[in-house]
Amino acid sequence: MATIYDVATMAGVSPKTVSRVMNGEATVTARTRETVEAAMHQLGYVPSSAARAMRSHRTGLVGLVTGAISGHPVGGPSGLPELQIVEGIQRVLADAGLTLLISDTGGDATRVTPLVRTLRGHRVEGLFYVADHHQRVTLPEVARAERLVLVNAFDEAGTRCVLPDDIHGQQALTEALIAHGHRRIGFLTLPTAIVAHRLRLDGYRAALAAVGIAYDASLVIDADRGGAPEERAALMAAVDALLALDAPPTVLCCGNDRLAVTVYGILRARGVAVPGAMSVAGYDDYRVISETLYPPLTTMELPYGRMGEQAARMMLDELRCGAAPAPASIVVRGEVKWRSSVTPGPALEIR
Amino acid sequence: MATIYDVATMAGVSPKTVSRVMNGEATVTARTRETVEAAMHQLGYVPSSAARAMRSHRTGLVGLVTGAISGHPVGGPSGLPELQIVEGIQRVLADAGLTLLISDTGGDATRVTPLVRTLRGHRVEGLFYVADHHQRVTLPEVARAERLVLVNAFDEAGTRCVLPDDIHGQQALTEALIAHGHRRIGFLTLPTAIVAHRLRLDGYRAALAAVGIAYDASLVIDADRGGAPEERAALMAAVDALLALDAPPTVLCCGNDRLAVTVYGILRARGVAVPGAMSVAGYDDYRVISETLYPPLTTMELPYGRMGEQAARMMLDELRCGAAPAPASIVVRGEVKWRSSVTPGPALEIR
DNA sequence: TCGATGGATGACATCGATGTTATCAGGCTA
DNA sequence: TAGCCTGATAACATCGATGTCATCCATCGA
Repeated sequence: MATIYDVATMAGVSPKTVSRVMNGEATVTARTRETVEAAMHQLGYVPSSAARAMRSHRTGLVGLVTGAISGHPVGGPSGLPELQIVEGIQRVLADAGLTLLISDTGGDATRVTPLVRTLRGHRVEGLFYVADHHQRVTLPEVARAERLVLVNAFDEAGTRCVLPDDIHGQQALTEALIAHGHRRIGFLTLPTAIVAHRLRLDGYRAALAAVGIAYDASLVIDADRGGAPEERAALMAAVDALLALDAPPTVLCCGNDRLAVTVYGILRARGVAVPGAMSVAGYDDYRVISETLYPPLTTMELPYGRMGEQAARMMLDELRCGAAPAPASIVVRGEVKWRSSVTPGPALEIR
Repeated sequence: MATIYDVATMAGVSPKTVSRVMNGEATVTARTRETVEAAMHQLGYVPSSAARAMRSHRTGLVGLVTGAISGHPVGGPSGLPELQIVEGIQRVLADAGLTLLISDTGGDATRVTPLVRTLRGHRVEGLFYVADHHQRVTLPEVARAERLVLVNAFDEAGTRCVLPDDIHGQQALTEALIAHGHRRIGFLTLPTAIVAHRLRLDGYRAALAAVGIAYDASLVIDADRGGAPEERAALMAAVDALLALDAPPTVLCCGNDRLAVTVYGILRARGVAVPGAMSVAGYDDYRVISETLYPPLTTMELPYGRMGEQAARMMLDELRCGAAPAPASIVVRGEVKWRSSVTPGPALEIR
């Protein structure tokens, strides 16, 4: 790989002059500039960012660590929608001229420390930790030494973070269902151990309370066992239980879009038309699912792309201002994605 | 950030001795070693890989570029299963002590050149290009200067590459269906412009020919319009056409798992039970779909994880041997994933 | 007792880009 | 024409880690 000295020799100038050309300094003759640029082009010269970093102490690198830390597997094949967070981050950083160094723990929490050490070795100017679902994490000591932004995760230390607004999400979705005439709203929740479980349940209850509908615990079932065969059995039992109620629900809210896929199949195997006899709603707006299902799925967007962008902007602010900023957390709201898996409920039909 | 000089000062030795401790050189007293290690620990010292790279000319970085180059959008939300390629690569490289610098073009081919320049600036020791589907690409000049491995892509120049074995895949899947008694096998293909279209069709025909079943063009329809609303219409028309045949198929092979999701819905909306009245098979083994559908989907695995691993090993071989190796391409085979969306066909039922 | 041997450590140069300071040529004024 | 200024360029030091060579001291054999 050619160096600045090679370029200087070929152009018949000093290395410093080549440097001046690269950095667009004014005091270079047009003639000299052309000669140098020709040499650079001919040699295919690209300046070494390692050498630059040594002098300037700026690497233009930002680290990102993903994967389970808590060892809290939410279940099987995630399909990696959280990658949209990474894309959002990368989009914003690239515009700012920064390069992202991505490390994946592969679900092994013990790998976090060595990965962060490697990133520090490359002198990253900041560090993101991206979780695959909304969760509490405890990062190892090494990570604390960095400008750190958590995405989809938070910690006890109050590290700056970007989170989805789970309460608002479920509330807005439930309100939309109510607005379409549904009164009996089944809720197949996420596992109770998940942070989002409680938040979403709060949102669900808030939406009911706002219009004076009493909360009915028999409509709410935790049936997500993470895609395993036993999950299917639990889910089938849950759906059957809801169908067997004296006053069965007119719509099923699923904790995520993946659940909705299976629910479509189970309902139809029971002879229940979707959405004719039972409406279905999801959560996540995991588009491969929500747009592909037939009929397309009404769902709540989990705004991963925008969360990533927000996190990147937070990081850029930190890098620019220099001083360590105050702890802060941002919650990002998604939109209800209304599609044809929900038909008007009985309250509207009666009118 | 602490430097080797800070450590040396604190430990009361020369920087060179600190270096010796780090690199595990023998000629250091146990006492000295302990003193130095204590200082390193206390200062939270991590050696600068930039400084190391300057002397050694080895950065331990490998670049990876993903995203569309050909500008050949296969359609809408991909769900990014090709990320498993990246994971496979990272897994192998991490074991070899290399770090992956990932750049995403975001689907904009013009961004490839600046991204590659950035990667070269970081003096990556090799470069991967990962495509989101099996395709031919033409990489810009800059990329040629690198040790390059294409994954899920190939070019005219005969650059080393790793590809899925599409012929074998469709053939093996079709043979499995035949072995289960199916004779009339509907085939909803990928778009004809896709490389895999022709290969898979060859595999399908080969499987039929091997057992003497005549190829019936009315069973083969290209209906994938990439998830757009008009696609659903095209797909419904295709399914209806197949159902209306004098001798309708007993199983539908879908060009990918996403198509199968919609096909499940369409069939059931037509009152056709899956798999009771019509079996369905997919392609990709996109597990979020194939394991989540009810019933779970029989499909052909697209071995992205292993393709990534193979590509990484190919790269490691290149890096180790030093000299530029001969062009080569590797095809990787997947396995038939047999699940309950396919029931025995009429030929077996008759027995 | 002295030189030889070798083990432990340090001094110095080096990698490539760049900040700082020096140099040099040309043009202007007095 | 001497003196000075200015614009263009070069020389040199520097960032942090490490290869090369030098140095120092302890120990051993003659």
